[in-house]
Amino acid sequence: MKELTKQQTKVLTCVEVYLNKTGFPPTRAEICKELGFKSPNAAEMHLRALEKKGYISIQSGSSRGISIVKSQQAFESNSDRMPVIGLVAAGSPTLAEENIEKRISCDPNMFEDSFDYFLKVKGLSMIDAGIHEDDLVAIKKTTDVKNGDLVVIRVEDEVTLKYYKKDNHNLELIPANKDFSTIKIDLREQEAFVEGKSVGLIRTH
Amino acid sequence: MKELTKQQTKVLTCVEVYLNKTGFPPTRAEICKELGFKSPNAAEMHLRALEKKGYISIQSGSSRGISIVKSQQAFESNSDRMPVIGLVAAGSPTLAEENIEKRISCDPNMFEDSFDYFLKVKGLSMIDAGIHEDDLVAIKKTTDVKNGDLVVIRVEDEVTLKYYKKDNHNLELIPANKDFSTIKIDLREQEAFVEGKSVGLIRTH
DNA sequence: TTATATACTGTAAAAATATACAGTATAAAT
DNA sequence: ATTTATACTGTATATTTTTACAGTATATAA
Repeated sequence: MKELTKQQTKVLTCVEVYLNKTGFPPTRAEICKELGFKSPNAAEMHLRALEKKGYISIQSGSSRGISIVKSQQAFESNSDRMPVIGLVAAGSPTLAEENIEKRISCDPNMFEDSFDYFLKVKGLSMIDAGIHEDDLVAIKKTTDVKNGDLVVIRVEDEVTLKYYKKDNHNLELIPANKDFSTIKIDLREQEAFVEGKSVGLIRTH
Repeated sequence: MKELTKQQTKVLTCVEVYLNKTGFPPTRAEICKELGFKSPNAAEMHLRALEKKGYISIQSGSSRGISIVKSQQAFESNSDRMPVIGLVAAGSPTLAEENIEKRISCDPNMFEDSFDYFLKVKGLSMIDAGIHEDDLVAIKKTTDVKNGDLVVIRVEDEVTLKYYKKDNHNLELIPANKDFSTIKIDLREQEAFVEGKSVGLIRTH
């Protein structure tokens, strides 16, 4: 499958998100509005390119006649049984069948970003961020995190959920509870491995 | 859910099959062609009926603006498009198509109890319960609530989300924020209508 | 230096589409 | 006997939408 340009990727994602939200594909004008283009032809050209590369098919003459052939991510299956993983104390690999407590049927794209698993929160270190014990935090596996992101990070053998702040070789893992203190790590001395970041949360009342 | 007539069932199935085949919904004319009708108004009327009965939603003014809300058969097994409703200020009926901000594909049974819609939280009155602005609270339509339940309740024309506490004719609606005060109602003087209760919450980070 | 691909703006017209309105027909309910 | 709901036909129009055409700008490759 041919590579997509940055803008083509944006357009494809836009179509998929729209489809996911409304149940039918967007018009050229709607794509433009979403992505800030000022001419419907901008969308048209990208769609043509996407069709040529085999990512979508366009039914000529039909309004909204776009269908996804090969989605960027796994947008097509909109109900997977997503694993729930306990925030286990020490050293276990984050995702492993024996760590899966249960599975929940839901759309991997129910949040703005896709995710890979739920992490069951232990402890009260993020209580001021409205994250309670036993809440399920949706985690997207990635190492691409920014300062301020809520991340799942492994330091030595311990896995925690904290706010991320990195300045050069100084890493801070910041809790949202004044009774807990920030973990400060000098990356020249100690390793820290980002497992993923939170894209959402669910809680059962 | 209301029963469908024979023809309405045919039309709904037709829409689902078309969607399944092409990836986008049919036009009125296409439905007619498929089912042998000779007037687009035939399809139109059936679609209106399907919308009124809650099986589809129609985006007025949009071509092919049909989306399946509740599918006939197991086209989408355990994933319905659950409506998200804004906590509108005054007097609006809780569930009405014009109040639906969007829909989210998810399992209506993802929480321990089933639910009917998501309510988008406004304001900070429940912040100490870890419920933030713009969180989506899953609401089950019921009037069967107990003390301590988190309920959606309408008093006069105002709809709010509060903890429920009733003692004889004294009703208390308790916020989870010390800056807000408990609303006390003497049910002999003022009416209060329980719209439903929260069974869960989701939040996008 | 000249292509070539990407990435658009702006306009316009033809075609597709939703949707209102005026009817007809039939069976079941009151 | 009359209303009511279902189930359409047929026509017309305003709106939505696709899609072609004529340009502009920029970066990269030949």
